[in-house]
Amino acid sequence: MNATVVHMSCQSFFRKDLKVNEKTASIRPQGASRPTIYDVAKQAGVSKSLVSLVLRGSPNVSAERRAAVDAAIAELNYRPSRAAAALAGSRTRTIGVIIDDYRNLWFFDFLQGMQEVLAERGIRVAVADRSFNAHVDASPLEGFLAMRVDGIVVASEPSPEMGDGIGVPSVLAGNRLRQIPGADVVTSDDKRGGNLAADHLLGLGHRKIGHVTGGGGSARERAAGFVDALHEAGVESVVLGDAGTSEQDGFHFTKMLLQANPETTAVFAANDSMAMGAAAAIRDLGLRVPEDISLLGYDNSPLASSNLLRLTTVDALNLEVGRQAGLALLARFDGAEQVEATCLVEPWLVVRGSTARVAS
Amino acid sequence: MNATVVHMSCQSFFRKDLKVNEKTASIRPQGASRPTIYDVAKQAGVSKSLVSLVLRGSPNVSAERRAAVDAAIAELNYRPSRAAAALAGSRTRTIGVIIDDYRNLWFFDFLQGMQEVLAERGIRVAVADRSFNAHVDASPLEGFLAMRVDGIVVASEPSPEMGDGIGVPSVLAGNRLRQIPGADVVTSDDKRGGNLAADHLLGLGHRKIGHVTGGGGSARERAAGFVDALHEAGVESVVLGDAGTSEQDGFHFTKMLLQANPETTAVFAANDSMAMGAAAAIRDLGLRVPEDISLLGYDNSPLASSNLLRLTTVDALNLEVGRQAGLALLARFDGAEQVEATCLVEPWLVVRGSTARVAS
DNA sequence: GTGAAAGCGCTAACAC
DNA sequence: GTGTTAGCGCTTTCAC
Repeated sequence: MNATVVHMSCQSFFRKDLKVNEKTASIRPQGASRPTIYDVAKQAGVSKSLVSLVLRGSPNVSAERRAAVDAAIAELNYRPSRAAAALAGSRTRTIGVIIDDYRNLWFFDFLQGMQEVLAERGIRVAVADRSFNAHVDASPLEGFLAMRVDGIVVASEPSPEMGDGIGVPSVLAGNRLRQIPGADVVTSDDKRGGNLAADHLLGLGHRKIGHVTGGGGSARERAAGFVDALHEAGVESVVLGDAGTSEQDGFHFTKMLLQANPETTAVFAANDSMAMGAAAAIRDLGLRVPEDISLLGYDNSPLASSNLLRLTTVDALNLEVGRQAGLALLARFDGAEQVEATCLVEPWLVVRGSTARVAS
Repeated sequence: MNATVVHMSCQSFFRKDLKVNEKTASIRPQGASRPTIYDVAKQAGVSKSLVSLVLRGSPNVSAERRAAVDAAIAELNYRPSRAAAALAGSRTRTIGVIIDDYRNLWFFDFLQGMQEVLAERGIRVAVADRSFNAHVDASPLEGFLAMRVDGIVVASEPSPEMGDGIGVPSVLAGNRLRQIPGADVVTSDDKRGGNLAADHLLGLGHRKIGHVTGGGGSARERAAGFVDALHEAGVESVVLGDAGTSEQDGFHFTKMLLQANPETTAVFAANDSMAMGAAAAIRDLGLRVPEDISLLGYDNSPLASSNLLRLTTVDALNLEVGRQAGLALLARFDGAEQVEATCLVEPWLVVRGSTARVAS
């Protein structure tokens, strides 16, 4: 056990001019190359195709032969080669999901939902964010297409290269500014979510209401739903924000909003991060949540359930959105007509401690 | 444009018993199959191997022929098949990274650093978390091995199946409770980070200090470094916590700690999430940060830089950890001796507004 | 049910 | 520099 501890600039340790040990200079060190389906067949005393059938879970295999094959697989520590399967077969049984940023945690529930649906079909999911493997792939879409994925889910704003459609079954997830020709759309009903937020605040008696938001497709819908519902109730609202939807943006615009409109009693933020920034702005102005200002977020992220915020928020039900995206893809695989369907998932209001009846 | 809008239970819309349009019932709709390297060669008027050389960026190709090939590639919209390349070649030029949870954002900088280093070698990175594709892969490790990755980075607690080592070059990232035979270790120096935290608080005059922590390898090191440094200065500390390191845990244990030790003037949390919980506990007890209690986190996550917390925190420099992990892997690829080297990256203290000189 | 044979689209080792 | 030739390890007809 040649353990060597190097402090900091291990740079020197891992340098390229290290002396090279020719004996171990192999990417696959363990000598003998991996067992193939042939080895398994020989070991089990059956033919190669029988092994293939067992691997794919075919019902047309007798129990004893299947057992023999399974035993051989275990004994040889055999692992089927994905590359060979992909090359020989017509499908990769893999679908690619393109997200905009790993740091946007909404995709987590979404993925969960997708896998739930894809699981029964034995379909694998691969994820790439906008900048991922940028040095080698040109774009995540390119990467997935080179991988020959069976389908693609775009869970980010479509890029220009998608303007003519993608060559494989695809669904666009989320409210976006642009569409993708030929792709189904699955999204949470952000407009409805905006309604829910407005109704909640109206029900608590608020009449001086502000909204901080950003430039994305969802933010736009949420704002529209919010403003419309307030308007319908005869309440005007102040809406502030530009492109960003970060905590910093929430902080900045809430501060502006409250300074310009001191009579405000409630603030709705386009997402929980912005709400966190809003909470900071409210505190910095010497006000309290919810006694002075009711605060409402969107996403039901871990932030919202934190003890520090206990944020009332709209849950977009991304788990369900993911499920529907998976189902849409499966429908395409099964040959559903290529209509560009839109599926809207109904959001849900989660009431916590950050909203309260307006002080009269 | 057959746009159809379906509200909620789109279930019915994407059902399996949909009428199937045989004509479009193909996973690869656009008729003609993808162009191959042969088509490109014919179009460019060169041989297949020349095309392969161009793709791999070989220098032994004349400029004009290269241009012809590039033109043909563009014209045919050719995309090399990854599967074929993997099957024919000796390497996949891909390394797999196993993380424990997408929600632990520390891996983001880490990945960034890895890609930076791997970029020049044209190596791709694939990520899987613990539960990813669980329905089809048995484990992320199995999945990566089936993919024939050239190397593996384990950025999570090693699983039992890794007990005998992994068959490919591998590095273990982060402070872990177990090791992996044959794998290099690259990690931030968490013990040193604990020292930094202690020194900072001591320098501000704190003598009644608490620490809330969890059960992982890093947490343990951080706690050890923290307690040791305090002890050396003749200061005893109260350490609380069990397995978890969530915001809830931070909240719970800070509350316990402060109730049992009301004279406490500073709290160090094992990570920023716990610090957020700690902030909530402190507030709920009617105390203020930093006037009554100085609060210190770890990770320098987006949480720490939020306006709500403005948290003094230790930055583990995960970007650098990622770089070193990449370098370690590259060294193995280049045949460096198979010693189990350990690389420690020095952390950094980021001072913000949550710590202050102790009130005398 | 089972086995034989023909590729899938590349890479790499040669010969030219 | 360039073309030819073997496979890589599977899936998938197709006979048996």
